[in-house]
Amino acid sequence: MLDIRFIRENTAAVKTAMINRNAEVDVEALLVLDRRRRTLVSEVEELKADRNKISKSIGLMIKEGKDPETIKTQVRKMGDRISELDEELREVVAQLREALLYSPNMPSETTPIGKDENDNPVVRSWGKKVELDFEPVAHWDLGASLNLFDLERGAKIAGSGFPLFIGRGAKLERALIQFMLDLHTEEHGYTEIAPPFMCNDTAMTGTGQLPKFAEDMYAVPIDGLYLIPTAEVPVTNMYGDEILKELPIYHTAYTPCFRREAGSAGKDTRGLLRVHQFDKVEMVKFTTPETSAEEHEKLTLDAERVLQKLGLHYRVIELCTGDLGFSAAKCYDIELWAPAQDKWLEVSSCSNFNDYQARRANIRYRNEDGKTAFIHTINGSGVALPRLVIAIMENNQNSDGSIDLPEALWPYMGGLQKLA
RNA sequence: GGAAAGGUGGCUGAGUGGUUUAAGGCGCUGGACUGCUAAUCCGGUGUGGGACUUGUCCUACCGAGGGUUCGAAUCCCUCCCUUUCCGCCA
Repeated sequence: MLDIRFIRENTAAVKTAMINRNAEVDVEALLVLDRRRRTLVSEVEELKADRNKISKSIGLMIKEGKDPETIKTQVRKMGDRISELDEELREVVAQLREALLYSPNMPSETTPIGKDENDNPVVRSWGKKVELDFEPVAHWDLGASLNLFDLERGAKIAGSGFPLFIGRGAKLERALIQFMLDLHTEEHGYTEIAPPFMCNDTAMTGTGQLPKFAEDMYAVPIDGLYLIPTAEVPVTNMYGDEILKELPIYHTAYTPCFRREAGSAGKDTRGLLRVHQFDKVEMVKFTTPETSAEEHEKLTLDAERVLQKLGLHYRVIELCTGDLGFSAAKCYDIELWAPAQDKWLEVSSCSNFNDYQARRANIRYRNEDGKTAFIHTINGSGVALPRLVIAIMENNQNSDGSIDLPEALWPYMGGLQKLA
């Protein structure tokens, strides 16, 4: 959420930012609501001050044995007026808050300006494309022939997009999760969290999923809960309404993620390319405003380290203003090369939210002056599994249909070096 | 699922309708005293919002939301959460 005071004092910059984002935000309407709110507050608080004074004098009158009935009638009328104004104020405040909750974050000053994904610059890349002396086989065929997963049976019990892993395939999922968590906790300084996989409205609003993206999530309305689309939601909101004493905080968490993918029906439907349930290891940082930019760069490197250890060719792109996510101020995507798909697959999205989520979730710290201020939040996938599994399978395949496992995974696969 | 007791500042803990303007204690912090430390004494220590003369005033906040009243931390209603006991259960 943006600070209404910031909008008031930087109106032109906010308007420009929203245009660069292709976001339709009526900034003038926000300012009108803000002016109305402040007028009402002044009016109603003046009345309350008067009422408080008179009520106190009634207490004194009773003590002195005087009759307060005339004054009581008068104050009752004031009370009626106060109720009216209070209700109008509540309405205006609710409208303003709602409008702010639907307004995306300001892109950071370093975010490149651009229209859509075609304007995203490539920041760097690592490794190089594998050269296979045979036609690469798609992961869905490899998975079926090696019996690593059974997508038909997954669809039978839950629907398409709910993969079911078998045997060594299931173990590979578990091995990757364990490998990534160990790397982040033992070498990158993150503390592991095992959070709830469902969250309430407040948490979903805190990180920005609600109110705008409700239809992207699976809901359990009878309990007022949603299945989490990312560990970012529980791990960020665990500090909601708190004043944090020690910063920075680094957390990593494995969770399954649930996404309805409502807007992408019919796209990337084959195999594990785009699924409704997937495993992911997430990294989340809580920092001061001064260090967040640097911490964001470091977190992105932590995600890249996973891919380097697995020996996978990747590139890092930076999202331009037109492609930036709703809550993010700056974002790097990491993409893996998949030879049989003949394209890059996004496996990580590393974002700096500045104080946008912290203001929504009310997460603060005390700055050098001892004043409370909003912290900055940063998070990124470290990394998401299905497309990582695709890349491992398609890049490491042999002409006989077997797949070499990366050496870093051997200890986690009970010494197994090859899927054959 | 049933029963009971609770929810008050960073922590602890009083407060059953009107100098409560939330006592007292702990902690933190500034000062005084002091070879040093400790102890002691004095002062300051919540959050959001609004206004303007930027330093003050006003306003709201005692789990959340309603209600009664001139006036609610206090009385009433609904909900949430915590603890303990019972039941069920991986």
